[in-house]
Amino acid sequence: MFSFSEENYLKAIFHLQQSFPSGVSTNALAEEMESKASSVSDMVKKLSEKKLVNYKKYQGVRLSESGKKAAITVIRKHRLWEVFLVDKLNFSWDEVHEVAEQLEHIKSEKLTTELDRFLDFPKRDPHGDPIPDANGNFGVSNQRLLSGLAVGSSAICLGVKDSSPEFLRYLDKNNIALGKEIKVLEKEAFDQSMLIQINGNELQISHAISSNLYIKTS
Amino acid sequence: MFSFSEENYLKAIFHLQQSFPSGVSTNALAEEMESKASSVSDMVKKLSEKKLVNYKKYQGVRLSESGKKAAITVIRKHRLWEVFLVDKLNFSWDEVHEVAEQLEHIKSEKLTTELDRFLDFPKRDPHGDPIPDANGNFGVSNQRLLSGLAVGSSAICLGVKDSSPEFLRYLDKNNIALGKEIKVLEKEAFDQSMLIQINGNELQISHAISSNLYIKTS
DNA sequence: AATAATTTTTAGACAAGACTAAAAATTGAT
DNA sequence: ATCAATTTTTAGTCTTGTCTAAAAATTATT
Repeated sequence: MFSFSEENYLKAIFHLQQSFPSGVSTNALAEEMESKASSVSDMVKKLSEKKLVNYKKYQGVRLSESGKKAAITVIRKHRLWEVFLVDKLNFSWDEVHEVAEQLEHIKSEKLTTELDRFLDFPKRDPHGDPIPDANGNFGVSNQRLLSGLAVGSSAICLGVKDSSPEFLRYLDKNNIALGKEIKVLEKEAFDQSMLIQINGNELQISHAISSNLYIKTS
Repeated sequence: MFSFSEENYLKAIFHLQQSFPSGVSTNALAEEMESKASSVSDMVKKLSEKKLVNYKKYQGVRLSESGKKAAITVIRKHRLWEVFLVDKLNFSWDEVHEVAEQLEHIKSEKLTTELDRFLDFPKRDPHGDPIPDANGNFGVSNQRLLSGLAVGSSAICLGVKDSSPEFLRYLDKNNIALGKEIKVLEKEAFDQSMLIQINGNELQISHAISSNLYIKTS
């Protein structure tokens, strides 16, 4: 079907399209892929020939319908494997990414289908990211960032935006986990930091933290 | 660590070494790998430079200690994944090979260790092949071929030698499964076929069948 | 032992994917 | 609108792993 490299490009374009819906630039893609603009240019040409992206020189790329479908399939597999690693194999949520990056490329529709069933059709991965179903539908997620929550309001922690191991370990250390209730007690106008209540304790968190946590108001 | 291709060569050499302990020929390897002698020659040179095999031109290859260790690691992963696919994901034993061929190359020691634990440290894969432990030990298996069993003797079916989908489906069709008891009722001197008792029924099997089934005398 | 047959290796090419350096196109600033 | 800065593409090279065709080495035959 597609090579590992092609799948990684499709995935990267899919993610960048959220921020740049009008088209993803070669440089942005190069940065995301940790490679060089020239390499990207080559690959984009190839993906374009395969009709996986729409591309005109100097104009940036966008996924075609088939490219989008392929990208979502990879993302689905990635997130299902993350659930498997955490739920069944005792991985912590900051360890799963590297392994899931490999597992996401295994080719077997039955494998994906059965894994989904085995995990009991999870809706979100360990970081709170939604898992698309077999048809590629993500299911609506009315999530907002904690940083946008008003003083006095409460919400449930849904997921993380940045899922770097450093951030995840910070959350672990402070006992912030998905599903927990958070109440905003104070907001500091100067630096946007906030005092929150969680686990019955008070905790001061910076804007960098609150703007990386997704919540839903219950 | 090693590339997919290198790992596949190491695995192939390991298997062929059972039959050719004095050294595996280039042609034999090419056939096993479904590639050409020239490709094999190139790769063997590379593996030799990496000290994974001992090799002198025109003399055949043998795995070095490190090569053997690497090969066994891949085989261990392959067989653990096969158990996972059959036991947890409803794969049948004739479907697992292709997917396990991919999964065996995933690099994560923790993944292998945890998978082993999750599966409760299985000793054999769905075809009855032994699964090496984390140290590379296979555990002694006193298995013999059914074809060598004397008339009147009984034994337990342990594994298959040839694990082609065709053979496995033949076994399924005739209700021959690992762990079942088989008694040899008659042997035909002319074509080596035998009449066996299994599941309370009698079944006539050819030498091709009986020489592909491992058994242990209980 | 010489020649024929076979096996193995080398030489040269190719495809995928990445890179550097340089050229071309686009964007921005005056 | 022109020149400078930036972005993007092209051209050429490299590595990995494969192949075909040809050369070299080994084994078998007479």
